[in-house]
Amino acid sequence: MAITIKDVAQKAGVSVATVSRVVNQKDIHKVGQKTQKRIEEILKELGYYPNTMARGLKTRRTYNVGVVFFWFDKPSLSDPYLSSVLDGILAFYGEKNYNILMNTFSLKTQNPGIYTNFINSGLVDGLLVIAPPVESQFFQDLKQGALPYVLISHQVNDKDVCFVDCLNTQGIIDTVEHLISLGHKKIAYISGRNEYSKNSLDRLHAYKYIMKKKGLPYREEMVFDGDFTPESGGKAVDAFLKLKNKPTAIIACDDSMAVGAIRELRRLGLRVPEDMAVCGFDDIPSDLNLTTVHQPTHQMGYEAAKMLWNQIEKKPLEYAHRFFPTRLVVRETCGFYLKKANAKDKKH
Amino acid sequence: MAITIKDVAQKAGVSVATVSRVVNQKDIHKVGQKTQKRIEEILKELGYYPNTMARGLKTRRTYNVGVVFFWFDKPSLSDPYLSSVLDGILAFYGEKNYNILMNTFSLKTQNPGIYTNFINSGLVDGLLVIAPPVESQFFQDLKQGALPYVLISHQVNDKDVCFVDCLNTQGIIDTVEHLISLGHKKIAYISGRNEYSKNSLDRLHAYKYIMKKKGLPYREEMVFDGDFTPESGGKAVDAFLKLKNKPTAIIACDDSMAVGAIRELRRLGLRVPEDMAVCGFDDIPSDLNLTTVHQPTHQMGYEAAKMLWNQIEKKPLEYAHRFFPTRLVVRETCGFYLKKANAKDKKH
DNA sequence: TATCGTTATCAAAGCGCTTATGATTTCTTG
DNA sequence: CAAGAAATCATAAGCGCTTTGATAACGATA
Repeated sequence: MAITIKDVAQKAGVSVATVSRVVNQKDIHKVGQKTQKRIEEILKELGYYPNTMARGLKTRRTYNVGVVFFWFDKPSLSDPYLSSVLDGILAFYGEKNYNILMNTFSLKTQNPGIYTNFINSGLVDGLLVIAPPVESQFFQDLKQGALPYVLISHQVNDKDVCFVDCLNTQGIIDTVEHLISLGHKKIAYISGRNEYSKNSLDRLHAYKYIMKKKGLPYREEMVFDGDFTPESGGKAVDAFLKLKNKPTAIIACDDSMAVGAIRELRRLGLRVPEDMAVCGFDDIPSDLNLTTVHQPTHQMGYEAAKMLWNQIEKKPLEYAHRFFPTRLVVRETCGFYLKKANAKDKKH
Repeated sequence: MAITIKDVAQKAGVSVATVSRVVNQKDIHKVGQKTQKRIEEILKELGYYPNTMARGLKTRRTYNVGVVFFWFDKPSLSDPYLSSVLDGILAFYGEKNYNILMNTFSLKTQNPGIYTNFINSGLVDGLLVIAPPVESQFFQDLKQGALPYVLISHQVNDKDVCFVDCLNTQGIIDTVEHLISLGHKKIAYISGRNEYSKNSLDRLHAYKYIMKKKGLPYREEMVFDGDFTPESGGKAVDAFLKLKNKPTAIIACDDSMAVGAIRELRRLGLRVPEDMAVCGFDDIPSDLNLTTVHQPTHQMGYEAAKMLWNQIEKKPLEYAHRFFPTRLVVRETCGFYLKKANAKDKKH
């Protein structure tokens, strides 16, 4: 059996109350100097560690935060986006000596009991949620419950609900403008799961908006509905290449689909960017030198964690919503450096 | 305040004992049919969820398992190896409705109090450990404590300590033999952090062993000590290219260094595999078409989780150690398909 | 010496839950 | 119908901890 506070008290010849005070350094002025010293020594000697369960039961604080990932299929941490966000979360709570409790749920095999239990069981002090904005028992329970939480990459029309997100719209606008500056006019778009992902929808709207604004009419057949998988990126390419009026550039709603598109193009013997420019979104690590939009995922995780922590510790909240800027990262698949090199050649 | 078992008992007009029985379906024969029905209804109506802390305090079971990552620097889940192992762990405990408690520690900033507390606080029922086999307070506490644990990718000379690992030796042997079959004789090797990583050391030994066995003498300058970063892979290339007797093929102890090597080679205007064959180890996702050794990381995580679970639930252990086979994945950077194509050309 | 404030310490309640034990009722059976 | 067996339920202890209110010791003051 593990050492309890009682054992320490007995050995020190004091009451458990006194031991508790020196362990937690709370009301410590109520403990005499010598007693304190003595207890501290015995603490080390016996190797005492407070029982989290007992303490949690009494204080209603666990120093655990839950991180829940929802996705269509069981989420995989091999997804660079998720793992980067998680890294940010870990970085923050590492500093604060909190524990991270992870859970992944699939929207397909909804078993509300499980995650609702997670909310209500008193296991965690708060929740970080990465999930598409679908209707579900989970979000209802979250809203009704007293547990603090912060949504990640998930905007919500509610002043009281905390979330962090990035400026999707700006990212797409930058990309389109960049492609236009390289001379492209026929720019196709591969969309994500619009029915589930607000991010995806925002990006699509941004694409339509900026195309129109730039005088490049939006054409139905220039948009392909993908599902965030490389395979769907490949299918998009097949569809685009069948068109009479083929695009000269493709923007994908995320990097996975961009990667899939490039693979398919190469498989068909086409060169990227010479025959087709391709841009992505997310800036996941890859060796394809993808031109893409960077999101500060690590920072988003970190800041979300911080917002949650502020709630848990009842610090004043500076803001309930936080938007992070995106940044267009120009690499090779858009053709920028190709064009530059050509220009140089002509000079000579 | 949340609904407690007392509230339910009161509403149902029974004692808390009876409610507890139907909640846990334990000693359920001691509860009458109608009473059971009634309580179940009230349970739903009130939305009762047992308090994990109270239950844990009483039963000494938390249905949490801890996953601790130790590394030189703070571990990052963006590391495909770690995230894949973690995926396997999540997959297993998802089925069992356990929670995963994550913690990452740096060997640099050792603060034993933190993780020792993690072992002793009663927060978790067991521990999955991914850490280099260095001497530390952590492992001592682990051995002395009563908490079940399983090591991942970390062999130990102790019948009683559970671990999973892969057959590193075979992986390297396969790679070297493959390169030899492609006509290579001068095969260089980029090593990992041998002082910390048993895996790295095993692989190095395997390299020396098979080179000698195949009649290709081991030469000191053909081994470069890297540190698992792409940068060190690049440095290795620089060193190898300075040699009078340059290698024609490079094996890296892990994929990160292999990737770094390839980048450096290309930066220097050399072609892979035409001018230099490169092979890696781990099979992380990449678009470089790396020839590498696949480890069943997901499965390793899954099986480690299972072994721990068996211990926690006091099921009979089938085995304390588990080794997983590796598999050489031949792609393009070794030059196999190049050679094949050449052979075809000659036929015509 | 009686009184009072200060300081150091303790006793005990109670957080929500499980479970051993005992009590009460109902059912069997000779 | 009496008595033992079985079914059903309640009582209460206690897991390890925090925290309030009480107590004791000790000078200092009047």
